[in-house]
Parts: sequence; structure tokens; C-alpha cells
Amino acid sequence: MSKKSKFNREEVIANATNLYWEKGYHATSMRNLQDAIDMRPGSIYAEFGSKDGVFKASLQHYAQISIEQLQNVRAEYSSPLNALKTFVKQAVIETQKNSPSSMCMLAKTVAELTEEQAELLNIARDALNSVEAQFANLIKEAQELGEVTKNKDAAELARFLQIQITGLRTYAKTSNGDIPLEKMINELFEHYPF
Amino acid sequence: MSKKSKFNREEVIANATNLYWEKGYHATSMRNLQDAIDMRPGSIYAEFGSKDGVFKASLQHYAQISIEQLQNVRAEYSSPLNALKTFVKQAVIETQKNSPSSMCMLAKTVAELTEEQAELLNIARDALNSVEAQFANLIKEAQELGEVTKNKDAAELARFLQIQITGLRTYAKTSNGDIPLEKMINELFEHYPF
DNA sequence: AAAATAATTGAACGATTGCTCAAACATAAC
DNA sequence: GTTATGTTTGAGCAATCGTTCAATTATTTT
Repeated sequence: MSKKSKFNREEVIANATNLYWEKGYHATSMRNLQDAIDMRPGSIYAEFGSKDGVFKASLQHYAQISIEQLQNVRAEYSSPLNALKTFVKQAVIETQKNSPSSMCMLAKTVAELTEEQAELLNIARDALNSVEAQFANLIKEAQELGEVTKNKDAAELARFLQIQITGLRTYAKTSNGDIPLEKMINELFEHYPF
Repeated sequence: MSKKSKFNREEVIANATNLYWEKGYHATSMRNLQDAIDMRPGSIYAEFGSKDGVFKASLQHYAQISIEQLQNVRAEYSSPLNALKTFVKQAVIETQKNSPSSMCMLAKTVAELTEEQAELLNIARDALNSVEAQFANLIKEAQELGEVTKNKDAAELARFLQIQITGLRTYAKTSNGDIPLEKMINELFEHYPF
């Protein structure tokens, strides 16, 4: 045996995620990263291989957190539709105060990157699709319980929801401040296909 | 008098816009820009002052084009609602084939930048709000003609539309290819508040 | 203690960043 | 044709980029 790593990988990735989430891929330098995660180049490159490696780990971490959040909300509500609504409110509203950015890190990444960073771009895409698949599962549950019409395909409704969330979160960053986000989400779940 | 500038400002800004639109603010270097607009640093800095200056001009150019497009569509259709629908289809679908990015350059910019580039960010925000105000005008026209219910506030409907467009265009970049965008837009204008 | 093993450090690499400016050049005025 | 005026050029600046690696430090095994 020998010396053990002294840094906490989970914690490091969480800090890296916050920085990348706020500034995006290109605007985040390795020097920024070194400060944010309190590691020196040698250690970072030994652990992650490259700037892209850290970003990759951050994307995966963010995706995991997102799905855990959805599962947590699901566990708190007997109604899958209410769980979904609560998740949307968390993602769109809560995020305005506490988070590095009001926008979804995955959507931001999809927006920022081009095919020049195909691997990272595809990781973000896949993660968004995974989240959407979880939406679809919840919607299917809701359909079984009669909370949502069976006339519509669950996958289509999940897609619709994903589009609403992305649209709302981008809009929130466009219009600083006083948009009635909660009211809009309530109306979304009252009037639309759910 | 003296020597005249030989470059065509309009053309130069159009080329710069295309590059920034594709790659975003941070990923576009001055060297990339020099190649794209066929100007040397001295001339660029004499004309635009800085990288930010070129980006600013590009944002304004993009915003102007967008509003012109909306006006052109309006002129082609007697129905303001059909004009709006056609504009949305152009922005969401047409853009998939011909454009530097499937996403709206203004939305991309709002997504990418932080308050570190407050001026540029606000230009993008303002431009999006201007476009939205034009939407509201068209919706008011549609309300006068009875094409859209007067129960809903035109500004709210315009906001809703802006959110749909941004959501759809981001989603289009997430899901490579076979999404029934046209069908979704048709349904949007059939089933929703319009 | 000494030797072995590995993690951490930070100086420094070549490449690239946004940008400057003296020199070369082109046109207009005389 | 000469002078005046302003444009274009591109070499090159300091700063920063992502990354490497020899030296140092810490821990474990002998």
C-alpha cells in the first residue's frame, strides 16, 4: 500500500459542477477549477485526465442529482402528478435563489457546445433524455391512476414537459425578476394535457 | 478626403453574426473572427473597438433580422395568427437546415453569459423582449379580428409563445433529428390559448 | 529507521488569447 | 507629382490557456 488520496472525490466533483454550471464549459478555465476544487494540476490530471474529464464527471454528477431529486419528490407524494408538478416548481423556481445558474446545466451545455465537443455534447443530450424517460414513467403511473388522460402518449407528454421546463428556465434568465413562474406552472398543470 | 474603407460593414457583421451564432461568445476567438470576416486586427479594432464590440454589433444585427422576418411574414398573411404560426415554423424548423445553429442566437447568449458580461447579456435580453413585444402586437391584432380570445392578456400570450419557441429550439438540438416539430407547432396553435 | 510506493505540488512548457502599433499602402486634395 | 489623410497590414505584446513532470511530501511496508 501507499499514501491515500486526501481529497474527497464526491465533494470535488460537486464543487466542479457548481463552477461549470455557473460559467459554462468554455468560460471555465483550469485555473478557476483549481481554486474551486482546491486541487493542483497534477492531482486533477491524475484523477480526471483533462478539463473535459472533469466536465464529464460534472455532467454525470448533475444528471444523477437531477434523477435523485425526481425520485425524492416522488417518494414524498402519493400522487405522481403532484410529484411531477413539485419537481417542476423546484427546478424552475427554487433554482432562482440557491443555484449557480437559473438554467439547467444540461440544457446550458447542449446550447453551448457544438459537434466540436461531440462527446460532451452527447453526454448532456443523453442525460436530458434519461430525465425525460423518468418523466414518462411518472406520467404512465399518473395515467394508471386516472390523473392523466390515456388518450395521449406518455412519451409525448414527457417531451412536452421537458420543453416547458427548458423554455421557462431560459425565460427566467431573460426576464430578470418578476415573472409569475408559480402561477404559470400551476396553469400548465391545470389547462394542458395533464 | 482620404482613402475609404474597402470592407462592406453589413456583410462583415453578417459573417461575424454567423460565426458567433454557431460557436457562441467564448468559443469564438478573434483569430476565428479575422478569418470569417476577412479583416485584420487593426481594421477590426478601428471599426468595432473590441471583441465585445463585434459581438454587440452581431447581437443587434441578429435582433434586427429577426424582427424583419416577423414583419415580412406579417406582410404575407392577412391573418396575424397565421403569420405568427408561420414565423414560429420558420424559427423552429427552417433553421434546422440552413442556419449556423438550430438555436436562437439571443437565447444561446442569454444561456451562455453571466453577469460578468452584463452589457452583452442585457443586449440579448432586451432584444428578446423586443421580439416578444412584436409578438404581443400581432396577438392584439388577432384578438381584434376574433382569431384569439380576448380573455387572455396579449403580453402573457406573447410570453408563452416565446417560451415555447425557446423550449422547442433547445429540444431540437437535444434530440438529433426525428421529432415531429411541425406537428407539435400545429397542435400548439390548435389546442392552446390562441 | 530505512526503503518502497504513491499522491501532491507548483514551476514551467508551447500554444493561444485579446489586442496594439509602427510601417506600408491607397486614395484625395493641391 | 507631391503632399496630406486616413486605411490596412501583420508582427508581436503581455496574459492566459490546457497540460506536463521533476521534485517534494506523506504514508505503508519491511
